[in-house]
Amino acid sequence: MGENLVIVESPAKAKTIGKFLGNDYIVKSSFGHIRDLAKKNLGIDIENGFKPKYVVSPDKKKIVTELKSLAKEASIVWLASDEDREGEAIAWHLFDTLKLDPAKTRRIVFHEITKDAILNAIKNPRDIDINLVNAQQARRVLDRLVGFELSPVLWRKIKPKLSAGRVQSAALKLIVDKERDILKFKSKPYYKVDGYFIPEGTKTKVKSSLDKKFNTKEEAQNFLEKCQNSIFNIAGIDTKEATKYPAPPFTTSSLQQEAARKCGFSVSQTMSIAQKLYEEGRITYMRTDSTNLSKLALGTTKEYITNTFGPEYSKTRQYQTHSKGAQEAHEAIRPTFVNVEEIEGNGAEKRLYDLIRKRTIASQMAEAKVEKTKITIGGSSFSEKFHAQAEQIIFDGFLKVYIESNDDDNNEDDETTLLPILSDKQKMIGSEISATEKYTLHPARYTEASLVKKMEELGIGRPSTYAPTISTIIKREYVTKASKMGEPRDVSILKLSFDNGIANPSIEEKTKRETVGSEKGKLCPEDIGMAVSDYLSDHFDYIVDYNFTANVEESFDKIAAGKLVWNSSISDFYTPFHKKIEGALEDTNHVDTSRVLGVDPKTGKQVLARIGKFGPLVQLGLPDDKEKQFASLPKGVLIETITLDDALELFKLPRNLGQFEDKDVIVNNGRFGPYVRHNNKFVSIGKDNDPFTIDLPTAIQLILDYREKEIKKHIKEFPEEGIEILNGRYGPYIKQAKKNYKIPKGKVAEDLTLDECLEIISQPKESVTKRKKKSKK
DNA sequence: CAGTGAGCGAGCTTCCGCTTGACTT
Repeated sequence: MGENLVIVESPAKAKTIGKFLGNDYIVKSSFGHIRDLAKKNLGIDIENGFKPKYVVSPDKKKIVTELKSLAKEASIVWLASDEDREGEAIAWHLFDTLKLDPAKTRRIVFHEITKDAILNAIKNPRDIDINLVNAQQARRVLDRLVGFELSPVLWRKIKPKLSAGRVQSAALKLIVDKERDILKFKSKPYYKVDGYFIPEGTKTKVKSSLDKKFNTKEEAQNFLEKCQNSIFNIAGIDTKEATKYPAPPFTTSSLQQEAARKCGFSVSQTMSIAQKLYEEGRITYMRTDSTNLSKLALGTTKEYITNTFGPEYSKTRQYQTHSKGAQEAHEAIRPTFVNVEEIEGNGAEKRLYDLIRKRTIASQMAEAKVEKTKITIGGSSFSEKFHAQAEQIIFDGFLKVYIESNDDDNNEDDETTLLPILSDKQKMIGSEISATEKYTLHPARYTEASLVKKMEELGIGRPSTYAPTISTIIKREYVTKASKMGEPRDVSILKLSFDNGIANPSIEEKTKRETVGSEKGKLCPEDIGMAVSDYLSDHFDYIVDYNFTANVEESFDKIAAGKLVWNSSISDFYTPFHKKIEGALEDTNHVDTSRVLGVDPKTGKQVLARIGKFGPLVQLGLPDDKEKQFASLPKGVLIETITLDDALELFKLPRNLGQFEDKDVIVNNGRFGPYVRHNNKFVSIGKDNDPFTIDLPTAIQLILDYREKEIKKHIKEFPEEGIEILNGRYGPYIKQAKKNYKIPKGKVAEDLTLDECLEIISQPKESVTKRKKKSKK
């Protein structure tokens, strides 16, 4: 048996390192942190210098006992967690929890998983850096204090089960602030002019756009009229050589962005695919903020490029990490074996691997050389200029492998065309000039990936938390991932055509219906998210401030350098913070989320929109009014954006459609969507019908369909015991007294006897409680 | 898988960062 015990954080890492180290070493993993603050009473003894109360996490008990017994037998225990704040703390927690003997314990670190790096680390052990550990304790305690004192304020002021925290509240604020910018934004029409010309002596049509945009149709018309009597010629040719550089290899954040743009993966999808690739030994670790590549990787990549494309395509580079607060404990994300072109696996895994591999290769390739040509076309009767651009690749370099994409999908002005060889002053023959009405677009909402990019820039959150943070704010219903329909607009197009270079005497005008400003899969705030963010901004502005993290990081750095005592630093923060919390709790009033929309002309009552117990609603009548009417807001409409007319429309429900079988047929909006009620039966009307327009015959048909389905639903029943066997969404099940029971595998629903049903019912419902417990953690 | 409403009880909810599983009701 091995005499040495090496403990790392990840099991996949343990496996690789185990191979390098051989039989004298047992390599085990701690699966990340093994202890955390107790959940009860904050887990912090505030009076006693913020002393943390640590408990072994329930899911880590097993691994801790295993490590304990292995450590007892080992002659040396090597703590090999990452070389950053969290990693140092993991080493210290292990040391403390496993009760290791200092004389037999070594702390080692390495940034890359190569044999050399690990052997070198073993030759150079050090002690646990307690200052760095204290910086982590400060980080942990601060986050707990902020989260567990701020959240209860929200429970009392807005709604139970809400949450606030240093990271999630800053992320939410980014989304809410963006929405406010959009609400403030006024879309303005303008006219963009495109000119198509044929250089004299050629047959190529050159597309160009005018350097001036017109605000009105008259101005655009005016310009086109000037073009009718104009001679066009080239007013300038500007040729420049430009260099394009490859992007650095992937970090977590940049991988999430590119995978979203190029493969359409969500942030969490990308991470779970990457996790799989990592476990299979295809790529290096996927949660990293570093763009660094190991010497080994640099060497093999260079060799690969030289052999595949030739030496002129190779250029070894090491990139600087620019992101705020980067800790660089790992390498960049790269393929473990760069010459493996394709891997086994499903389509998504193959695509992500390919992306990572090409990005890594490109990062080590020569820059591309391009020749950029800009031509300017002028007219004899106007001073504005048309511009066209072309780009010619002189040396492709890294472009052979990889082209980075960007977020601006509607940046038309940058488009380039192929240009024929031209000379200055050359005559250009008019072919078509058109002025198209466009609308200025509101700022773009965040996608998951662009939010991550912004968070990284601001230093908010870590590679391991980007995806979970987004899940949290979606789970709290602060934001949703939604697609926004654009607004339909009538767009005018003015067109001047030419016949053999001679302008038509008339300018043609057309109107086209277009949707302006539609967005897909964007993060949109909900009313509750806006209320929470506004409340926090009003009362705890410095916590949700984008610079809060950056500021506390500065303190953490000082603690790590031994220049600041961690608990006195926390105390400086806590004293004023806690005072504010107490102040906020003293005022027991709920946050007022209501907005008065106006007065209902029919009843003279006030109409307001607010957040109710079950979500946002509109209300006809003030709280004091005896008779009130409620309606919940439709999806995608905010309290801030709903109008009086929209609200009045909503109050038209419930509608009585008439009688069927001597009973009223009533249509209304329910918790689970619109429904028709008849004889105390509720029938969902589905997506194809609109509750505001549905008529009696359609409703009756829905009721009849429902009855037929009900009959099919009943497989068998034992009325004496009140037992029914029904056909449900997940197959047949047993129902008694409003409770449902699963039919065990291997039994046929139709053949069940009464005794068998009773037996199934008497058995404890294990699976349900088990599942609930698990999803809670 | 059930269900179509808007002031009661008691006790609970919640943070950020490390890591990887495990249910298909």
